[in-house]
Amino acid sequence: MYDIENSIGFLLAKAYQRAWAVMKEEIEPYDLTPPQFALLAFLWQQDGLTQVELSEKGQIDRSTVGGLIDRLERNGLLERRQHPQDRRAYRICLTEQGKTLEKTLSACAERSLKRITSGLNDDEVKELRRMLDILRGERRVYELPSC
Amino acid sequence: MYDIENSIGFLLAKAYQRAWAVMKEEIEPYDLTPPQFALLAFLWQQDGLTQVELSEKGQIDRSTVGGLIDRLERNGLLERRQHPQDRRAYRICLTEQGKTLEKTLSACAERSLKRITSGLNDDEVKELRRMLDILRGERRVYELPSC
DNA sequence: TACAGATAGTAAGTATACTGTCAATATGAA
DNA sequence: TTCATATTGACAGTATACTTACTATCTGTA
Repeated sequence: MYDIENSIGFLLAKAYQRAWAVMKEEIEPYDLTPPQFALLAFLWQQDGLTQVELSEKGQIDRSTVGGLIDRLERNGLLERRQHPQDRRAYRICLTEQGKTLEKTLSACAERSLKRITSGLNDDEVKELRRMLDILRGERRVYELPSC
Repeated sequence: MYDIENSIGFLLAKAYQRAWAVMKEEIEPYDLTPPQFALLAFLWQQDGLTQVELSEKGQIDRSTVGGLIDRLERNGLLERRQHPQDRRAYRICLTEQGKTLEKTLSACAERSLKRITSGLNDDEVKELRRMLDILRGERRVYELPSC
């Protein structure tokens, strides 16, 4: 009999859903969802990326990124600007409001992490992070020093 | 600077997405998705549950379960039968085809697990399972011996 | 230069997953 | 028995996340 309750896939789905829900609750006041937060977080690291670059960095489908950006733009946190070299592409740039929220939202993420991992100690969280990164699998390397 | 790349939430999302994609690939020939497989797996354990019972066992929203059942019914793997005691409810019952597929699909799930966890040894997988179950958090107890 | 093929973004379609609302039906207390 | 309340499933709406197909544009090559 297949033990669905203890299968890695099922447990991953449920752990992910819980993490999503907890994070959602923390950032709810700002009218954001966890994937929208993640996209902002990539822009805090490097502003002005194109949609494809965001898609690759975040391992999110191109068309999904388009929708996320639509909603974040509607929310006034970022804007599509013309790309100076490529008329097909946009540069996705944070607005002042999008930049300002970094501190507040990072704090939400910290609280969220604490709530989700309250049943694990620091070493376990570290180990979990390591194992999830392995599960995540092969990522293309984007910023390879030209080889 | 918030490190989204190494946040548990982000890694959970990516590990989950990978597990989903790999499992999808394995069961693709049977026109199933991972959540549909999970629902079948609960029915292999106990046939004839109602939608609410499936929703609770699988920690899936009631309306999501409805859609999953729609698609599995359309696919001929289960059927809604009248509930003998409750005219509001259905008993969700596997068809012969739904029962027959248990062996084949369980094998797909095994292959999928091996592919996903190929970077981890058996002890690590066990530890991962334990930690994900903790992350998953408090579950209501459904089959409590009446207290 | 011209053109074949690649790339950026959009759009439509499908499948989760949630929220809220509703009608039909059950249930328990007065 | 009656009536307030709860439960079951459906439906509509929103947000991911993917696929395929399409347009516009760019790029490398002949």
